[in-house]
Order: sequence, then C-alpha cells, then structure tokens
Amino acid sequence: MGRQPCCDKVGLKKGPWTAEEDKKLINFILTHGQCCWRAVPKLAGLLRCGKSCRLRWTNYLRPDLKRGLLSEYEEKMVIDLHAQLGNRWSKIASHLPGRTDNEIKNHWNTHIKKKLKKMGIDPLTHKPLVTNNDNTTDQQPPQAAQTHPQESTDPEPTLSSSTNDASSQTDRNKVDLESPPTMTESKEEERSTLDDAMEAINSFLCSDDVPLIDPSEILVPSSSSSSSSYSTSPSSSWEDNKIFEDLHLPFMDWPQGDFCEDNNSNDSFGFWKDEDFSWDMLINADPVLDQTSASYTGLL
DNA sequence: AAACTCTCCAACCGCGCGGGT
DNA sequence: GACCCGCGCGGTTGGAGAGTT
Repeated sequence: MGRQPCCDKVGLKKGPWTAEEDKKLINFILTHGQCCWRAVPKLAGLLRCGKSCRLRWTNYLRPDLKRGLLSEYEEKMVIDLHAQLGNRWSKIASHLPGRTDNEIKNHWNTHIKKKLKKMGIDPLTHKPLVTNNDNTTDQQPPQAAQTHPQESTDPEPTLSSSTNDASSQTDRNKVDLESPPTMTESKEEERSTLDDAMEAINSFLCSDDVPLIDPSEILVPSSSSSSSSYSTSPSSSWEDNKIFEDLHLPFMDWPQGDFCEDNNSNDSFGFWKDEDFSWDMLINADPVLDQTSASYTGLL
C-alpha cells in the first residue's frame, strides 16, 4: 500500500530547533498534554511536522529526561539488556528511567561498543571475539551469528516475531540464513558464556561491586539529577536561551535560578542553582499543577 | 594559529504496526 | 480485505565542537 509522507514538506522547517520553537512546543504540551502529534505543530504555531515535534519532545524536551553521560551502572544495565534484547533500544530505554532510546543507541555506538571491543568482547553477540587475525568486529563472525542473543535469549518472543523494523529484520534474516534452526540447542551453555562475558564487563566497567537490581526497582532520581536539562546543542540550550524564564506557563512560577552543570558530581548531571529546582518539583510538588495539567502528569 | 581529523549526538529518514473506516 | 492515518522504532547522517598535527 502506498504511504503518504508524514507531512507535506513544503514550507516546513528542518534542522536544529531554535529556543523559540522549543518554547512553543513546551508551552503547548504543558498546556494541552500530548495528543495527536500531527496537529501539534499547527496548534502550537510551529513550522515543523508532527513527527519532528514528537522527536524533539521525546528525545530532548521531556521533563523527566536525565542529561549527561550514562553512569557506570546504567552502562552495565544497557549491556546486560542489549545481550538479552539486541538492538531494541526502546525496550532497553524503558528499563532506564530518564533515558531515551536515541540516547542509549548513541551511547552504545560511541562508547560501549568500543569498550567491549577493547575487552575482546563482540558487541553484537556479547561473546569473546574470535582471536584470529581479523579483528574487524563490524563484520559479524559466522559463529557469532549462530549465537546471536536475539535469537536465543530473547525473553519476549512475541517481540521478535512481529515488531521489528526493516533493517533489523534484514539483519535477522541474515542470521537466519547463516544459522541452523536448531541453534538453541543449549541455552544453559550459552547463558553461562554470556554470564562470563558479563562478569568481564562488570569488572571492566566498575571495580566496586554494584549489585544488579531489578529494573523495576530503579527509582527516578529526584531533584537535581533527574531534572537536569543540559545540551550542547547551540540552538536549544535551555540555560543559554533561558527558555523557561520566558515561558508563560499558566500554572506555575518559573524558577529564576540559572541552570548549570555540576562538574563536581560523579554523574555529570546538571542542577538548578536556585534551590533544587527540578521538573520533579513541578510535577510532584505543585498542587496547582496537579489540578491543571493532569494530562501532563499522566504522560510521565 | 591554522588546518585537518575525529568524536559525538540531535535530528532525519524510511519502514512496520495497529487502529479506524 | 483494502486503504488510510498516526505513531513508534531503529538506522543513518550532518554538523558542531574537541582533539591533534
């Protein structure tokens, strides 16, 4: 079936978002909540397609987002989850409060992959790399393909059968071609290999013993760490553009303090100078907010 | 200081899925 | 069942900033 583009691109803006656009989008969503992304740009007065608005919101403007590098624990979580789920970044992100699939995907590609390779672990299979003269791990070794975690340790079988995009499906098709149908012959053996790899990862990433806890037990850090919104994007830096100072939100007084990065803390998150202002405060502490933006709190 | 290369990440693109008609 | 629409997902890209020569 033919599919129309998400929007007619004529006259619509692309590229980096400006502070003004951010303000409009934030203002609109805080006032009206998330609804029908296609209609958002029109209603919010933005020359963007709905998809662009959704991405901007979910990947950058959402108040519950953490900023900054992933902590060691988060990294370990990502590696562990990737071993189980493969490149299902949204699934992985769902286990890491305040992190987006995009962020995790980027972090994986730029940091974790390298670390794993350095350790001699194939980032695709989470198994030790074959020690032959070919060290190009981007080329998937045949034996790794046979034991790709997505094929064998997927805890959500329904996912693998239905919700895959074209490219990842292509990858899986490739694996299917290379691997015999009886590939899951020994899950226990495979699991122990995986555990070995994880052990190596853990010792590499963090010398201290960090107990693995169930993702559901993870609490979104309150206040400073969960609310920081720091960006290197020149067009969208909240602190630079003082978006919130200019916002005319209907239900709250915006903090006057400047936002700054916490260079001393380990997690490299930012904080608000003015007390410990955070989105959490907005969401959790303001009774007026509760009263006027139930739809907003519902989306967190 | 300038030129060049590398790294990182926000944003885009294209596709599949699910729901509605 | 065919089609349309909105949304979400994962892969890729472009450009800014950092690092190196």
